[in-house]
Amino acid sequence: MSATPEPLRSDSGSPIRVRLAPSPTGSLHIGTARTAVFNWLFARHHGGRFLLRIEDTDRERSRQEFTDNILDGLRWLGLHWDGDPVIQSERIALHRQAIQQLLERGHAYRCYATEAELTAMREAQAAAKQAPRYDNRHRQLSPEQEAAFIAEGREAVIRFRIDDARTITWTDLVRGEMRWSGSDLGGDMVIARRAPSDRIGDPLYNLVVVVDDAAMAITDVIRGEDHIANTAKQLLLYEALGYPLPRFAHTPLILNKEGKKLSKRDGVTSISDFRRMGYTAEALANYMTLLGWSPPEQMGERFNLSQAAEVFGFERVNRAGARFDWDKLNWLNGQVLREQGAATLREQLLPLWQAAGFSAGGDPAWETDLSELLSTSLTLLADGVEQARPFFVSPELEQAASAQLAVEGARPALAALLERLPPDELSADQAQTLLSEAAATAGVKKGVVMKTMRAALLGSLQGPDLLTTWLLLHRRGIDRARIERCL
RNA sequence: GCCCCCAUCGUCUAGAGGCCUAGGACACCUCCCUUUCACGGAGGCGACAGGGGUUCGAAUCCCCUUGGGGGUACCA
Repeated sequence: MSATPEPLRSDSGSPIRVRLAPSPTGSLHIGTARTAVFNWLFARHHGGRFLLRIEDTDRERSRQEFTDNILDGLRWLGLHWDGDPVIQSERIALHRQAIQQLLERGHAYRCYATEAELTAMREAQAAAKQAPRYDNRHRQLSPEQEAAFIAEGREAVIRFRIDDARTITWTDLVRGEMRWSGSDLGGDMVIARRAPSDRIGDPLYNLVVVVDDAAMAITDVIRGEDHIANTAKQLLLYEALGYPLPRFAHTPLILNKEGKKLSKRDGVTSISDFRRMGYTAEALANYMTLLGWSPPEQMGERFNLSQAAEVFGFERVNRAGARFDWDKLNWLNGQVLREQGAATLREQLLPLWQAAGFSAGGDPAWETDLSELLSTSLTLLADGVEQARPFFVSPELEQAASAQLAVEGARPALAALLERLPPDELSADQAQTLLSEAAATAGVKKGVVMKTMRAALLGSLQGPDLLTTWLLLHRRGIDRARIERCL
């Protein structure tokens, strides 16, 4: 099973083009990553292209480090994109051109209402138990009125006309027939920030998305259901701008424990956090795919992205939001860690061991065997550090371990075993024999010797298989010292 | 407030009118394997929100109620 799916083929003939459009105002969020997964799977399934666009038009909040984090995260997850990412801020001239066109064709106009006026308007609406909306007050300003506002020193935003009588409909790939009334869109919408009226201010989200999606020839817009109202607005923009319409798919949201949209407030939500905690990309991608999409039953729930891509389709995407469940992610991660084999596990563990100051003196075979031994008890990669510790560093004796050493016959058994412990190679058979002989010599049951050995070697009564543990420690010649210090 | 969406075990889900005394996965419990833990194996507990229709027959279709979620920016 390949851990990292291959990149999309960019020379494919498929007309499908999808995109992920993250805004670099934070680290790659799991919700964004899940949207990326669905986009990637859809593109891959159809042999289409998966494009990336960095939506950095909010200059106040956008930061390069977040862009880097997002790109890194996507690469780590194996969600490779086609071509270079489109940087939205570099395309402002095109956005302004579109706004200019809208202005010229009468689809948009300048609104001089001040922040204070708008606030007063909304308060009045709230008091009258009405839905907050812009009342289109400057829709039909005469040249004289405009001149007066300008003379007053007022600046203007640019608004796009939304006809209250319109009904907007589309066929959503996930939800089917969708219908939205123009009157529920909140009045004429702002598409450019406030600026002197001889200029066009910073273009805003809904406008910019439409211009760029059209320019990138996106055929399928796949995004979270929190964008549904935006889709209605954007459809109107497509129409006014004369662009061909893409299809839309609104995926369910990832919910927190309380059933609300998962947000940064919910603790660990960014991909880099999961990575740091020791989750594998494969398990995380597997889990994100399962959140809202279900594989055909015979496929099972453990799969990689390439396998999912073969059968992916929106018919199997759920409409209801899905709660994030750590238990299931943990289970998947353990599965992945075990499946991939000891050699791979060792490669992943080695840097963590080095960071913890653990060294086996450069014995790859020993390290691999240790990885194999620990693999069944790992949930997170990071668990492999603490669990490996007693194999590198002499452990403190836990209370239960000390108690075990105090058991009648325990120390004599240990002493007897130590006496016969070979200085060089030790086989599993020999070790078994040693255990039995020590038990006989000390007049205790073999189980007592095993428990005592475990206490002496690991400082604990719990841990991985005793024989394998012992053999591993013996290979590094540190079993003798551990036994001696207990006598 | 208004608009939109959603509704099957604790959680993620299968189910597209009879195959459902509702299947799977995680979690939980029991047992087996194992002189520990874990892994693994075998069982178990556990759900169609409520009410009306439609139909010979409804988890599946329609309506209402209830509940939950999303949206309602000169953010994206």
